[in-house]
Amino acid sequence: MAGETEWLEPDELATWMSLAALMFKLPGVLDYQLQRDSGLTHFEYLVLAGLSESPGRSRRMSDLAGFANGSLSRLSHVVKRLEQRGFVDRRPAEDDGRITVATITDSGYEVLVAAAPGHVTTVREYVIAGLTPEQLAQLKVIADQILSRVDPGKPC
Amino acid sequence: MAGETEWLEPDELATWMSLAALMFKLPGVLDYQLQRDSGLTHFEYLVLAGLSESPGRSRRMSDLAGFANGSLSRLSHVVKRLEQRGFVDRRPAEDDGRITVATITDSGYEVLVAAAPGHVTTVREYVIAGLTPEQLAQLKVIADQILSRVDPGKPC
DNA sequence: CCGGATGACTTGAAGCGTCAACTAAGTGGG
DNA sequence: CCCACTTAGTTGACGCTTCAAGTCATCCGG
Repeated sequence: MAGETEWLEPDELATWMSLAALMFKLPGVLDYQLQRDSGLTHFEYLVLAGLSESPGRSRRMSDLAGFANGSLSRLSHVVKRLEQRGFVDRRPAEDDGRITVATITDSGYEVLVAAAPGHVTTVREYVIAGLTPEQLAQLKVIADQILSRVDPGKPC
Repeated sequence: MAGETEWLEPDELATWMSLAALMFKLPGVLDYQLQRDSGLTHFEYLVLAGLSESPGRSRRMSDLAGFANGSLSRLSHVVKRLEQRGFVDRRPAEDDGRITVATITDSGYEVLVAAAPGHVTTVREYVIAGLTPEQLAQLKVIADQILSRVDPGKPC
């Protein structure tokens, strides 16, 4: 961090403040709604959703972790809890014993299906509904551009 | 949640996925940099920054909590830790004993001043630098619009 | 075909955030 | 004045995430 620091211009700062506030508040309202109505965290929801849309309703752990934007360790803990609740099964892959394959159970699928409408409605209400189609397109481009710097590994 | 659910259109979904990924990743890289280089979390940084820019380098707790986008309870825990580290003082307000006023100490100020350049550089590198001035303006509008729905209490 | 390196997780401990309960200080109607 | 109510903040327990360490399987060079 040597050299001159380029401080943020007022408009840059304002944008950053707004984005930062958004980043702190949005997860909260999403988690709150899901937790209250379905007993799931947003991360758990993503995990179940990721499984449900995969072939065989199954997916290997690292893959799921990437999908849900979490660490492998975090996923491991979460999947263990989901397994204890009967929403997910876990077993080693046949061809490579290092790999663990998680599968959503019928009861997990039911929970997901019950949770989805409320979650989607919440996302629509808070995020989508307030934006014009043009802004929606702008937002995708912007988010992807920032993402590509934050996490160059995963192309969009 | 009765009635028909309006599912997300593909482009709506795509935007939401990008935004969601951003919301999960950005806090991580910010926290990581601050933690590594300065031993502060982003929330702690915001708390110190909020104090440093206030008159008398002081601010009451609820006010600070709003500024840093966190609950009062969270702030209370964090300020206790910062106090133990000698970065902040705490004492009841003279005119109203219910109110607690937090003040940043000299050593807290030093830590903040040392942390700021790295943090600002990180924000610039990940968020600002990848966007055109036009996108920057768009992003502020978009973030504020979403924010006003998420948290109607706090106007921007 | 053996042994070290790498890959894919899993685990346990430590720290942080949330929730609910609690304390203490002001306020206000009777 | 008082007692109930509200406001401001603190606290403790609990759950979740992270980090570092550990396990077990597979790969690969000799």
